Amino acid sequence: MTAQHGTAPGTRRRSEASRRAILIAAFELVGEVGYAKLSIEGIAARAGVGKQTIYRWWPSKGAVLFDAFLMLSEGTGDSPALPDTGDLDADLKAVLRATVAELNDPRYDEPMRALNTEILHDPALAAAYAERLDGPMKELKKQRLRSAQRAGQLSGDLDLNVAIEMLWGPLLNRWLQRSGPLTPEYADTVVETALNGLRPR
Amino acid sequence: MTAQHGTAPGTRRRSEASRRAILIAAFELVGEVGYAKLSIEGIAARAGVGKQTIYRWWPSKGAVLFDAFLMLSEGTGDSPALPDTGDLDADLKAVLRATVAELNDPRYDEPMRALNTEILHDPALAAAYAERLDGPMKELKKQRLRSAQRAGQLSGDLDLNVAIEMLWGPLLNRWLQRSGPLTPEYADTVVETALNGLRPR
Amino acid sequence: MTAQHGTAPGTRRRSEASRRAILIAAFELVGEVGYAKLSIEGIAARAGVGKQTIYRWWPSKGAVLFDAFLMLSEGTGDSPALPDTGDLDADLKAVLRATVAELNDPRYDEPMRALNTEILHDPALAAAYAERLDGPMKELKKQRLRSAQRAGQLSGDLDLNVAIEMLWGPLLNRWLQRSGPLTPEYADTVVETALNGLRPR
Amino acid sequence: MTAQHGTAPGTRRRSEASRRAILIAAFELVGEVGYAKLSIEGIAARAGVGKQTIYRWWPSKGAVLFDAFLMLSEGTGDSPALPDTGDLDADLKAVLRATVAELNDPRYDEPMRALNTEILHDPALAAAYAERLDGPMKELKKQRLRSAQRAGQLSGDLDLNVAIEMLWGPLLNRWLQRSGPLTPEYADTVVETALNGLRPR
DNA sequence: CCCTAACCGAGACGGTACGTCTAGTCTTATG
DNA sequence: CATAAGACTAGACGTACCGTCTCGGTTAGGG
Repeated sequence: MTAQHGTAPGTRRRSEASRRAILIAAFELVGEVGYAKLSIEGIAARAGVGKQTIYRWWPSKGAVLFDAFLMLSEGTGDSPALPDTGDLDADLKAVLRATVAELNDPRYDEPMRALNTEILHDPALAAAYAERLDGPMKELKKQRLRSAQRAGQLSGDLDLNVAIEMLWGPLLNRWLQRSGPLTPEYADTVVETALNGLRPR
Repeated sequence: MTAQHGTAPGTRRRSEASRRAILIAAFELVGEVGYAKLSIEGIAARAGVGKQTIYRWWPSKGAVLFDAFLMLSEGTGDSPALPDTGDLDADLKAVLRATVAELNDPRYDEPMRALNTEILHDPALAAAYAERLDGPMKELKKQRLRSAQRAGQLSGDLDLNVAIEMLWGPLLNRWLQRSGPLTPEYADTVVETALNGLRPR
Repeated sequence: MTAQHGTAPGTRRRSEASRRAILIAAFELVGEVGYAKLSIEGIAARAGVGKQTIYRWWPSKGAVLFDAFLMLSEGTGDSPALPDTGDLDADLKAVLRATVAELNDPRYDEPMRALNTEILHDPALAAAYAERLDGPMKELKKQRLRSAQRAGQLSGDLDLNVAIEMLWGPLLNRWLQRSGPLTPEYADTVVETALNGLRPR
Repeated sequence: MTAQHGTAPGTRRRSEASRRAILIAAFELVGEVGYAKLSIEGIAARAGVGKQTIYRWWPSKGAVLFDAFLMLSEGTGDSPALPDTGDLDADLKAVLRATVAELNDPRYDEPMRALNTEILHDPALAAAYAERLDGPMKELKKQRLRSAQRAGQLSGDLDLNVAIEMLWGPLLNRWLQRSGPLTPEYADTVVETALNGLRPR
């Protein structure tokens, strides 16, 4: 996977400057011109790089985009943990509201749609995404849910992966398919509904 | 909307034979060569049609694909209603298992991914999808849930749109991002977790 | 041959404007940037034409160049006959001096070298050259020599092709290989030497 | 000139093995893949040499080719003199027939065409060719013609350069432009015509 | 029942981008 | 310090499609 997406550290004499210029150019361009008009030629030109340098190190446009996201996520001082005030309901609402805000942020909307487009058609990229980009964040979510589980706020036999998908799935789907307004209130509703279930209590 | 996606019935002297050939060619080709290699030229060639005939009636490749799906869904004897045995849990599991089966069907996988790719980047198409393709199915789902609500099996103040997203969102997300195995058992787990909620009961 | 080099008159719906623009651009460019830097892309750009329009109608860069020359030679009101004053020696000197002048003309030097480069490596193009470009001129030369033969100024059993090569071969060789100065005086010397032979008289 | 074409003897620490490998590779490759597909990269790869080693010592592809020919011609035990039986006619026919045979030899045809291509566009290379490759052979020809001149078989006031061009020019031209069959009989005809002249005797 | 306008297939057109190839330069490590 | 190796910027190659634009040839009403 690593080598497949061009981040191999063992490769000799690879230009780090070119690598960074390419990833930055790719991220900027996809935000400016959109996914449909993103081209390898455009990335190379913006980065001041020969096309071959891209083709040499990445197997596809999607792989470049993926590495661009990876670079950004590593650049970010990833919040070491999700908030844990003891109030599960409030904490989850805060986190899902943050997710909603990010999905609505035009700076991230187009690039993330582009990445999802590639993931949609490239299983290898999907696996890389699950492992390298989504994985760390998912681990943080699990931590918070485990903590709630220990506090007796969640079922003991709950599959945390399912719980996460129950909370974030509706949001992501609304975002991807634009099937409804993606508001903070919606985030709250999802949290409440997921925690309490559809049945009457 | 109608005119925008080439299904205008009032248009004069349009060749129905060409229209059908184009939609069939589009659907078949996307399954054979994949979304990335699907081209208007290819569709025209396969359909035995001039390129202009496509450009005249559809604004984009996605619109053709959309109409191809529409034709198929209309061809299908639309199930008039979802099963309603009175056992909400069992009925939902049956329906979600059917959804899982369809998503895993290789005949529908690639075309549906292609359509989702277009929806991802084209709000107009997303709206058309919500209204014409997803809408009717969503109405059936709502019917079944309303029936359960009347029977006191679901909260009275439940937003049915949210309920539907809580049930189908996790499935669609797993399918789109390939973030986990999409099995009948998973469908069951989602139904149970959604109905009962994440909290201990 | 005709069809092979894009001059086919029967081809339907070919753009004559594009054809002319390409040939003119090719001829001008080869004179400006030289043969080594002449590129299909450059010709297309200069002609305001898509690359495919060149690739559609010509099999090679050399074929374009050839047609460019053909267009020019047809544009020229080709002198209907070589001078025939009765004085063979003087007439030949005049014609060979004209050849020398043309070979020394910088406007024709580079394009003609380019064409010869292509001919050097492409037998089909060489045949086209012999037939379409060199052929008509050669026929005029033969006419003049036949007239001299009738007047008893040339051997009756002389092979006119050989005679022509004896007269023009030395000039062309000096020009191609730059093996010596190409002056009017040299033209005179060649005529005299060829007519009288190397042996003492 | 010397330095310009990479034969500098004074250069320090130059690898003779690499030099030879490059020249041999260049000669072999031009015969195998043709002039159009001959590349510096190809030569370097075949010779097992870095590209820089070629760029360091030769200014152009043509210069490499030239040196390759030079190496071969020096390898040949240079015929010390042309045949001189006293029969000028027979001797010249023998020599021109040998030239014809060489020009028709497929082992030399492609490489010589390649060299001529470069000469066509590079005056410096043309001068080097005239001096180093063609020069020695031309001197031998002049020797034979001088001998004939002394024997009264050639005009006393004949310019020997012109005589040589009169004899070899037609051959070279037919070869370069493929303007006619290049046979031993043609060589004979050229000799006879050149010696006797075009006029009736 | 013919006329004529819209639609049809075909495909050439000016373009953009593809992914590959080579030019010529520069860097690294090896002997 | 020249070398083999090969990454680098640059840009042409020849191909595939894009979306637009004629071309003639049907084809279906409205006169």
